[in-house]
Amino acid sequence: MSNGVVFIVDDDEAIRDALAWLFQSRGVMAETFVSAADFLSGWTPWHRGCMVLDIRMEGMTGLELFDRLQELKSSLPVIFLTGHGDVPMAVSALKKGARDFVEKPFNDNDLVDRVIEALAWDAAQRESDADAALLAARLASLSLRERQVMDLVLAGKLNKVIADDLGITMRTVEVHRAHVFEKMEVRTAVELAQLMSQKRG
Amino acid sequence: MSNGVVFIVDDDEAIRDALAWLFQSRGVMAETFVSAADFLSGWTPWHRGCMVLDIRMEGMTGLELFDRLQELKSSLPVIFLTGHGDVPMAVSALKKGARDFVEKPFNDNDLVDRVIEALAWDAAQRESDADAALLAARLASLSLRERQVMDLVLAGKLNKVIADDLGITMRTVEVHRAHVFEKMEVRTAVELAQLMSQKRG
DNA sequence: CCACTCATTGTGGATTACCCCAATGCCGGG
DNA sequence: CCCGGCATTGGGGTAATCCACAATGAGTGG
Repeated sequence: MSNGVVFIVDDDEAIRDALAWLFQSRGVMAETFVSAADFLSGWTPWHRGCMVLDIRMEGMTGLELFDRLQELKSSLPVIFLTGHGDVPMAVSALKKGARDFVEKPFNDNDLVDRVIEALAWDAAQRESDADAALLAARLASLSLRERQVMDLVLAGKLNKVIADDLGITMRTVEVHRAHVFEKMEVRTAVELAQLMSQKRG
Repeated sequence: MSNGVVFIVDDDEAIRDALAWLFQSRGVMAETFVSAADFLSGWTPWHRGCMVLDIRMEGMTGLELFDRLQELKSSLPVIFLTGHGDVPMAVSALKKGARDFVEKPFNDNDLVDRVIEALAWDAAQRESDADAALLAARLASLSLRERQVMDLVLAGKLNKVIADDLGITMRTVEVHRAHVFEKMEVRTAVELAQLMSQKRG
């Protein structure tokens, strides 16, 4: 299994312990937190896995913690736990991007299944994030001129036209173009176009 | 406003009429149906707008109608109406792709707002669908050979290599390549790559 | 002051891409 | 049987790309 961790935030110690035991018995690593603040204090963008979050808690509620994490650009999938059914709350949470919303008392197996799904989703997410980061790093390694040349190449312009647009010689454009291909690790303009298109659409 | 229509399906005549009046008073066209079957019998893939669907109905329920529409590849956004709060049902519906889930009694303005959002979403969807259809039509106009050549061009291969792969002359590859550009309405291989990448990622 | 990166330009040749003109063979429809 | 679409190939020429060798000037950091 992946190295994702389930982060459990609930102010009820009995539930925390029961959940942690439940997940670990199915081979899923779990960490528990007594409050939203407790979790936030240790959170970093590198946390991977998923969250199981109680709605009703002292201090910051689960929903508030969720909002806070969204502000912090966390992409951790969130599964809410709630004691009393509240449709508008569930709908609102899901529309804001929560992954799931489960009522207590919950079915143990069902909850674990949902967590495992969320972990798989997060793992896939991390992978495409890594791809995006790699591409961003390559883009960042381009000099200003190289970036300008690349943009014009992607606009389908000929070297001659690019040279004219930038007010430089065709020879210089060729040099920049070659550097772009090298730094972006592609061999042709077609590959470059595919690489760049992938990241925008 | 757009020409999207709200399709209301509810077996309670009083609610149907109230909803229809409500939407029309805000400038949104509405059509009403007494049952899921009533709606399905007239549905076509060209229907555009959104659905407001009662959950509890005689015969086929709103949820069943939703499932049926998904099977039929309908992309109409669906807003469910329900009389009794049921969190698992709401969560399940939203996770299956429903757009919204509203409890009765609902706030009139709030519901209209959600419908208008859904209509806007559908309009945007139709636009990108149209783009996809146009592209598909262009692809369909390619002959087998042209398609093969295009694939190899998108793989970044040189005409010489393509000719060798297909066992034909470079001259012939050039001809097919030119036809591909013409039919796909692009001027360069880069544009072609961008056009094709858009539709897969 | 020196090393290093970046942007710039030149010459010249090998390789490709792009196009016009022209032609052949196959196949399905009218 | 003729027409049109499709696949195929050739000749011949222009334009563009790719590259190796070679060099200059500005700006940064040690």
